[in-house]
Amino acid sequence: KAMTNGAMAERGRKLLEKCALFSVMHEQGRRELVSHARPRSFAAGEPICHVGEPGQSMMAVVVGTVRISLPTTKGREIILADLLAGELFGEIAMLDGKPRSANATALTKCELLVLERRDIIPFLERNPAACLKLMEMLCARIRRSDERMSDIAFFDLPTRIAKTLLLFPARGPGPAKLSLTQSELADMCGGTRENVNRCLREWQRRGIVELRDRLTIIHKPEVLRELVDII
Amino acid sequence: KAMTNGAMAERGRKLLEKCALFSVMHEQGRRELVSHARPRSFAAGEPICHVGEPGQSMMAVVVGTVRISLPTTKGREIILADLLAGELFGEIAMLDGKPRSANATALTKCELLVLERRDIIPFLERNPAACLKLMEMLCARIRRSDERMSDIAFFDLPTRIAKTLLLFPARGPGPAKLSLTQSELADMCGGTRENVNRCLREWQRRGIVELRDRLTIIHKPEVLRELVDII
DNA sequence: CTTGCGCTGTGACGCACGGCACAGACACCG
DNA sequence: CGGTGTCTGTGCCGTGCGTCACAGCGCAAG
Repeated sequence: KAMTNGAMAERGRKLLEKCALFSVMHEQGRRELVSHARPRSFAAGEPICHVGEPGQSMMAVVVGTVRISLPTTKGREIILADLLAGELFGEIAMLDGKPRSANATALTKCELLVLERRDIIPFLERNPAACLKLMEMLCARIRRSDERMSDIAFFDLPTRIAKTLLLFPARGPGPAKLSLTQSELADMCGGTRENVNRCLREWQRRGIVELRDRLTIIHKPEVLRELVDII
Repeated sequence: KAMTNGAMAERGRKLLEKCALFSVMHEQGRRELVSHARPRSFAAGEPICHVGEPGQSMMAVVVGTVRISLPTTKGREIILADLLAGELFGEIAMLDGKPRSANATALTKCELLVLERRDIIPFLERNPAACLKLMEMLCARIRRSDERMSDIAFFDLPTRIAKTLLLFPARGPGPAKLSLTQSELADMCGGTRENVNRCLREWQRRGIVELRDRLTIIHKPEVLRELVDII
């Protein structure tokens, strides 16, 4: 069940302090911003917003995981990112007032803080430092987008899979274990589930990865890195 | 040969007035900015900057055409845009201080105005309106990039060619005539020269386009639009 | 005029990848 | 227990498209 508004606001304030955009602001500015923020919660699997819809707000993840994706032809979709607590999304539509540029779905039960354009724009007008920080974030987005574009367009599937796997850092000691479904992996690298499977099995035969209990265990990340680099 | 500095500055000022970013600024601000701008000229075919290089400046095209491109594996490159007088490029590296994100080449003889990060950042700090405008431009860039990404990744070659052809508005009355080389077209839509040729010839057989004197003449843009839309 | 070069036009070949079809493993549920 | 759903593992086929190879053509330079 949702936290109380008071608890959300408290937790939200702590969170905003840590997230890149607002770390450049002073305590007073943050407080002012949080005072405008509205908490919302979503159940696991619930859609948060759809590409093409109007929607002039941006959201900060307070609790849970939010999946950002882009629908494509024939029902498929590319997974752009899975966001954890402390990350922002929806800045694009908030900033230019145009329709949503991607889908967002609550992967788990989520608590979000919603910030409306009408509250943030005047705020930015008085906080050039926050403006510049935001621009840096947008630049980073553009660079990532462009890289993704050339990846999908010009690299073959195994290379893309390797790149995708390497995005996940090893949590704790030992080899990295990802609990992604092979369909999800396919949607992240722009391939089909079948071919992702074939590729992973081939790598398993070579001892690079291990598939067990629906986990993908990466035994030799260095071989994958090599695969990516020799391009 | 290059204009005198005085003539460039004058022309540059007129130009900056018209370009989106600075149209929100007052005369005084523009004048201040132009006073920092440094003119540079390039010969046809001369490279302006390369992806990966450091380079903390952005440029405004005063005279000529600048091609923005991205190198890919095996010597090929994607053409991202051809910029005419009044357009800006290099904002990304200027704003975040990171390496160049694309190549720029002078397609014709060019006169540019160069604006350095160290001059613009303090300026932006004092001009939130310009900041917000710049953010809008960045948002537009992100939206375009994302669209391109999904285009190349999920549409087949004919569709991409059609989209590319439709980017060129008919200049004057009568059908649009483009004087692009087929290799250039291929580099714009992410295909090979041979397949672009085969596709265009097929369309010529159907009366949609006409290939004559190294020109591509679009007789039935509506059929192309249909091709793009039925996806 | 001849030579060479850049662009266009085509045929042949191979392959990576998508799509379909189906089988087995495991979980959850009435 | 059997039924239903999700995930995995594989074989097969079709095909879009990249690659190579080569021919014709117009233009500019020598």
